Amino acid sequence: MKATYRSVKSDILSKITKGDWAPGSSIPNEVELADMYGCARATVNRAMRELADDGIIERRRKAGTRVREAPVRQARFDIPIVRGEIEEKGAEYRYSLVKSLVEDAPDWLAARLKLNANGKVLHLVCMHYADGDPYQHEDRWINLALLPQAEAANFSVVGPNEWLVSTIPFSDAEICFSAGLADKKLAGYLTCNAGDPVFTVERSTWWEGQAVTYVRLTYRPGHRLTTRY
Amino acid sequence: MKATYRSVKSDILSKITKGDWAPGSSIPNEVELADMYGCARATVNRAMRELADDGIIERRRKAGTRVREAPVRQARFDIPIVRGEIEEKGAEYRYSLVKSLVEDAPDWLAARLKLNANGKVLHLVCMHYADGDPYQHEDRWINLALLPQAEAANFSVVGPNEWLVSTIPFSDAEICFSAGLADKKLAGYLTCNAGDPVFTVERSTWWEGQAVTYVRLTYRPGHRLTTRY
DNA sequence: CAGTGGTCTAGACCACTGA
DNA sequence: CAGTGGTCTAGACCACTGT
Repeated sequence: MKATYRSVKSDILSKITKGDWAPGSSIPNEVELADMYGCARATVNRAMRELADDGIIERRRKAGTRVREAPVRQARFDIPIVRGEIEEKGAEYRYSLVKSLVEDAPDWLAARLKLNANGKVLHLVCMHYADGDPYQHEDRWINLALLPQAEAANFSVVGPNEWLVSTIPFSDAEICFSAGLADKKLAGYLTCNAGDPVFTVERSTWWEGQAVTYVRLTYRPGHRLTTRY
Repeated sequence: MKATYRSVKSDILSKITKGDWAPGSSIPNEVELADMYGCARATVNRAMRELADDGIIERRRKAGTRVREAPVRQARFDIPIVRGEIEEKGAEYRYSLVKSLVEDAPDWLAARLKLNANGKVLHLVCMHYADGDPYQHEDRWINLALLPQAEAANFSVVGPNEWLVSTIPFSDAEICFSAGLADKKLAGYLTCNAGDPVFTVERSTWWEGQAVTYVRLTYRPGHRLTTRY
């Protein structure tokens, strides 16, 4: 019966949930714990590091480790690619391009993306359907200064998200959730009523400091984003 | 010039973002990388493990490590305690208890929380204010079968969230975001108009398999939940 | 079966920071 | 200054899982 970092982690966690180690109180140091569990210090270290990442405990050199008073619990959401999100539900995915137009970046967009000058952007409007029903409306702007090849891409076949992922694999992003109202136009796309509450996701992405794209995704009424932690 | 796990991690990441290692392609194994960077295998392992946690790469025994095709990007949200959320903005926090009543658990609640029988629950309604303005409306049910002492607690002084955290430090939770409409009653509490779109957070929590509480938090119109990743 | 990642060890040195 | 966590090492064995 040797202690693994998992067993150490779960034992410490249960000591905390059971109240043996109360919030705010301090926990034995790594050497002592390694001794208690009969394992190497590195094993305890990994267990404790993960607990700290999870926001359960707080560690400081010299001061030691304490159980957090106000647990900073974090939830992790998978940021889904629409196609996968729909197909995972066992529904058939369909995509359609509604509009594609080169524009000057409006001021609000330049501000959002921290664009230097009001350059050209490609404005795309798309719809995503699940089993034929409207699922998500996509309103997207792509920075043509960074991605001039976007103008030549055929977005009626490949969705802009998938195109972007394969063009710029990884980037920094800011994501923002809010509640909005469907206006008449949106209600038309989503086949709902104007005035219906809609869940909106906005995402801005940058690559090496340069704006890539800003997108506003609006889900059909009733959409929920769920996770466990 | 020795390689730390951070330097290894960021070097690998940049090789991926720069396109040296394309999505879907496979990465040298740990021993080779350790050799390349002139460090121990454990160092490479930690770098790679974190990249895998971040959803950048995918690792399988024997098959090796590959760059993910469809990056499962994840966003982490801090699940805030209202008080902290408000005070962090430099605003003054005020709390008030609107209603406190022992009820039989309605069916929908029993279903949500997987309650065995329709037991007694404590139904609380509270308001949270920032600088005197309505910030969040809280509609909460606490399982009295698990927490009979809740009935005796004085929730006009301590908010139920803070009380719960100090009573049951850690628990499993399901959290759910959605968009809703303010009804007349809610509009009154939040001093907005009926029909305004409101951002809603629902959270159910369990402790060792038993239902603890279900809460529906409704933010004043315009609220946004933002994060970076 | 053999290659790859998963984990553990015992020891070491370092970096930070509270007393 | 001294205690605690942060990280690295060199080596070992194990657990999975493609081939």
